[in-house]
Amino acid sequence: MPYQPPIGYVLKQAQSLLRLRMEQELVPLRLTVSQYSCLHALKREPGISAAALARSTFVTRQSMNTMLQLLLDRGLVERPESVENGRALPTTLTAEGANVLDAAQTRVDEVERRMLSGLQHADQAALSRMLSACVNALS
Amino acid sequence: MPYQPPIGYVLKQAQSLLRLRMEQELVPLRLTVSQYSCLHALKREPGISAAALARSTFVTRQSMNTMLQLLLDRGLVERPESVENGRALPTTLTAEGANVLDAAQTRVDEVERRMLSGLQHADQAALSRMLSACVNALS
DNA sequence: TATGGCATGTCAGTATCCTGACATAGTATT
DNA sequence: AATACTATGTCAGGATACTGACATGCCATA
Repeated sequence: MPYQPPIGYVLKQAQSLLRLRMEQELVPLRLTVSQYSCLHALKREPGISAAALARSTFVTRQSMNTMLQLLLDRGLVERPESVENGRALPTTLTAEGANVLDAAQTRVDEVERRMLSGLQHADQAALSRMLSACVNALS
Repeated sequence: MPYQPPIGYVLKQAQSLLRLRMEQELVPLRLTVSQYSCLHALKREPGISAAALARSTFVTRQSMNTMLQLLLDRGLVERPESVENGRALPTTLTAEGANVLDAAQTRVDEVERRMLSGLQHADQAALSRMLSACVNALS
């Protein structure tokens, strides 16, 4: 009877390995996984605030603002210095940011494809559904 | 047709939330999740080296040695200063370390039980199997 | 024997992310 | 209108993990 690792451990293992592979693929683009996640969220929701961006990417808003500063310096994102209504500063991708994201997306998709290569299509849907159920149960 | 988040994102979401809940449960024991993982691995493999411990818990051996120093200071683990054969220093749990781990294990098990509460028993096995398949595909 | 390769432990420096705190702007409540 | 509440952005400080480098001890191979 072999040792049966708890699901939490396998979950951690899978996520760590996925992150590592993504990190390796993104090195040539000088992008960390967190930065990629940030650009990805910005494409989905242009003009989102930094705080909302932080929630999307599972970091604090302080960390997000530090990250955004780096991306600003590289010219991948844009942000007004002030806004007439409200406090939130809407952030958007620049043209170059969109280009870098596209290149990153290609590589990330390939990693994900490889990760799922051992699963049938129906299994992939089931995996997604079960993970979502886990998230809901802990929310 | 709703937006379909990639599995990598759901995976990250689940793992982040699980870690957060574990962290919250372990606060009263003054234990981080990494420290819990370390004690857990030590119970499974008494006398394991710090480098092997690091691999088990997905950190570098440098980080593990820092962590072990904290656990040593709290008297939760033991480690000889030298050994006659080889270079690896075998680390073991102290009695108090085993006690703290037991208390932590109870809380962690409860979190995992909650996470899986929405899944049938067969689904839990399937989830574990599919996550392992992902790990294998990326290894 | 001796030489190279590999694993372990450790030191130093850096990067990243976190917690705590505060000011500001909008919203809800009384 | 006045007050409390929430959300956002920002500053400061600290905790944690990482990369790079080096010495030491085992093992395989020439």
